[in-house]
Amino acid sequence: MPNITLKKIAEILGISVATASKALKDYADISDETKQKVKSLAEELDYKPNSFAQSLRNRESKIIGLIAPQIVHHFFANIIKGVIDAAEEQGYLVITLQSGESYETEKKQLQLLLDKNVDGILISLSDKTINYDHVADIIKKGVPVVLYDKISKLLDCSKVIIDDRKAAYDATKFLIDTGCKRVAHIRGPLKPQTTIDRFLGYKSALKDNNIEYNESLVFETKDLTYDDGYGIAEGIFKSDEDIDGIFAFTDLLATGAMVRLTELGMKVPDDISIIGFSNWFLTKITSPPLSTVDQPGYEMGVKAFKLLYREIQEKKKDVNSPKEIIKIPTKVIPRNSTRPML
Amino acid sequence: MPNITLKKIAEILGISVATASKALKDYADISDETKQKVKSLAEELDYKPNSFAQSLRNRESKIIGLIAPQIVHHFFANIIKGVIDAAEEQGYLVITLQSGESYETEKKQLQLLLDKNVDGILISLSDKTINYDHVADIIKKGVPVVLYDKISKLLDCSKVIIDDRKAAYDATKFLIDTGCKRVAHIRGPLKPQTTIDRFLGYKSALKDNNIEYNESLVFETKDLTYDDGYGIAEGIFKSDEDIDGIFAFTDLLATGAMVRLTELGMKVPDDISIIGFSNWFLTKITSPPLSTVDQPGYEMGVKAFKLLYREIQEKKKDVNSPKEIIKIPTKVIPRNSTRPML
DNA sequence: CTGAAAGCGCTAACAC
DNA sequence: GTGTTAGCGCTTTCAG
Repeated sequence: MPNITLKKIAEILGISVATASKALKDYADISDETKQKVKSLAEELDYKPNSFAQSLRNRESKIIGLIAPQIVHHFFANIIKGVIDAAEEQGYLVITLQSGESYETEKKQLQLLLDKNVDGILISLSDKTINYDHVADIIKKGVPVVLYDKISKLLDCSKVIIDDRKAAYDATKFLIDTGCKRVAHIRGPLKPQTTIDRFLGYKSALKDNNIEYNESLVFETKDLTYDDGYGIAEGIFKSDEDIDGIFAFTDLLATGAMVRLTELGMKVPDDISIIGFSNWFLTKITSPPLSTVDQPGYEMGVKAFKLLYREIQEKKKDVNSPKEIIKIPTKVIPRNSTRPML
Repeated sequence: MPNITLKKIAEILGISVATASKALKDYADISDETKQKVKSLAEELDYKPNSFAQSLRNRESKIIGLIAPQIVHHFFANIIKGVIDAAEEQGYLVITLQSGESYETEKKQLQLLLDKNVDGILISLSDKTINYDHVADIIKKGVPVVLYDKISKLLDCSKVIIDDRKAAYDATKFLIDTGCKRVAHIRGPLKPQTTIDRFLGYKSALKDNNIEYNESLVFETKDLTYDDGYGIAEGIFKSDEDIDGIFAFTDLLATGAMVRLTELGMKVPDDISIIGFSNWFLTKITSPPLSTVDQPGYEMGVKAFKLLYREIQEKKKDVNSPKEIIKIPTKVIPRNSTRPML
C-alpha cells in the first residue's frame, strides 16, 4: 500500500512532477485550471507530502527541541504545555527531553536534538551545569537557541525568565505590608541564579522598608522539598529572633514549614505569616491555603517559543536582530497563610 | 559553514561515497584498513549523518508520537517521563502532544504526527472521544499504535492499562479490613472505562465481604476536582447511612472530602476512613496524610514504549504477532487517613 | 574489496 | 504555463 506521492498525482494527470508541486504551492506561473485539477486530486487521494523529502530539500524539520530539567514538575509541565501549544500554532512540533538535573545528560540530549536536525532548541539549564560550552558551541554554529527559566548570564542568546528579584521583593513587601516585622527567608543553597535573585529581592525589600537585614533570619536547606521545610521549621520556632513572617523559596518548603510550625503550636497566620513561591497546585489545599507568588509557566513557555520562532525565521532570511531577554512578571496571590492587608 | 557529509569524507579520502557509507556501517566487504581510515576521519570531523536523508532512504524517523489528554498532571507527566526515558534508550525521540480532552484536537494531533512520519504512536484517548475511527484508520494503515491508560475495547491494538478493577477492589477491601462497615464511593460520571472499572471493583469487594451494595452510598460528582470532593462531603456527613469509610475515585476528590468532613467536625480516620486513588504528590502533605492507591505512571510509560517498540521492529520484519494487553499492578499505600490494620 | 548508478520524494532554476 | 534537469545526503544493489 504505497503512499501517494507527487509523482503519482503527476502521472494520473499526465503532467510533470514539478508542475504538480508548484500547483499545490500556488505558484503564479501555473494556470488556474491545472491548479484546480491538481488540488482536487490531491484532496481526493488524501495526498500528504513526505516530510523527510521536504526537510531534506528545505533544510528544515519544523520540529524544535525542548530540554527541561524535570517533566514531573508543576511549573515545568506548564512551560512544556505552553511551548507545545505555541509551536503547534506555527506548524511546529516539539521533541521533549529531560536532563534530570544532570550536566552529562543535558549535553547528550542536546546532541540528540542536533542529530535530528531540529530547527531550534529551548533549554533550561540543569542546576548542576557549571560549564556552558556545550550550549555556547551550538549557538556559535548558528542553531537558534533560547534559554528559559534556568539561564546563564554567560550565554549569548535570547532568554525568558521570571523576574525573580522583583517577585521576591513583592512577596517580602507583602509580608511587611500585612504587619510582619521580623521576616525570615528559607532557601536552598545559593547556587542557581534564581536563588540568588530571590534572596536579593528579599534583602532589598527589607532595606526599602527600613528593616535591617539579619543573617540569622535566613535559613538554608539542603534541598527544596517538603521535608526540608518541615525540618528547618523547628529552628525557626526556637529562634530568639521573634520571627513573625516567612518568605520561602518554594511552596513545598513553605508547606513543610507551615505544617511543622502548626504542630509546634503556632497559629498561621496570627503568630506567623507564611508565603511560598510558585503557586503550585497544592497551595490551594493546604490548611490554611498558602499565600504564594504566581509564576506563570504557561506564559513563559509561549513566550519562549515565540522568541525561538522569531530567531528561526530570521535565520532563514539571514538577518540577525539583537538577543532579547524577556522578564515575565509575577504576582502575589494572597490566601490565608498571611494576614489580610489593612 | 556547510555540514560534513559523506561526500566530503569520501573526497578527502579519495574513495567513493558508497564505500564511505559502508565503512561506517561495518559492512563485511570493506577492508579493515579503509574502515579505520573512514571512521577516524569521521570522528575527527565530527561527522553526523543527515537524519532527513537517512529517514528518506530508510523510511523511518526514529521518532514516535505521544498524545496525552493532559501534560500538567502528575500521573500523565510520569507516564511521559517513562516513555521518553525508554525511547531514548532505544535511540528514539518523542514528540509529545496534548489533546486537552478534546476529540477534535485529538484527531488533528494524530494527523500531525502522521504527517511527520513518526514510526509509531502512543495515545491515551480523551474522555470526550466517542468515535474511534480516527485511531482505527491509522491502525488499519499499518502504523504501530499502542493505547495506554484511557483505552477503548473497540480498538484492536496493544494496550497498557492500570488494573483498575483490582485496584479499586483492593482499596475497598483495605477499608473493610481496617474495620469499615459502611463504605461509600465517590466518583465522577460513569463515562470513561476507568470509572466503570473502579466502580465494579468497589462493588465486588463489598460482595466478597458479605456487605450488601447500597446505591445511596455512591456519590457522583460532576468533575474530579478538589472542589467537587469538598462539595459532596456534606451529603456524606448528613447521610443517614452511618458511613464510616470512603473510597474516592481520585486523591483530589478524597482530599476535598477529607477537608470538608474535618471542618464539619468528623475525625479522620477515627470517625471515617478515607482512601484516595493515584498517589499524587499532594497525598503526602494533607493532614492526615492520605492513604491511597499507587498508580505507577512511570512504569506504564516504559511498558507502553516497549510494546510499541516491539511492534515497530516486527513491522520492519513484516511479522505480526498478536496484540498484547498489559495490566500494570497497583498497590495500596496505607497512610493516616485510614485506621491501622489490626 | 570498491565504485557507479539508481532512487527515496520533493523543490527550484532554468529552459522552452 | 509547463517541463526538464539537477540535486538535497544517504543507502543499496550490482557490476567490476
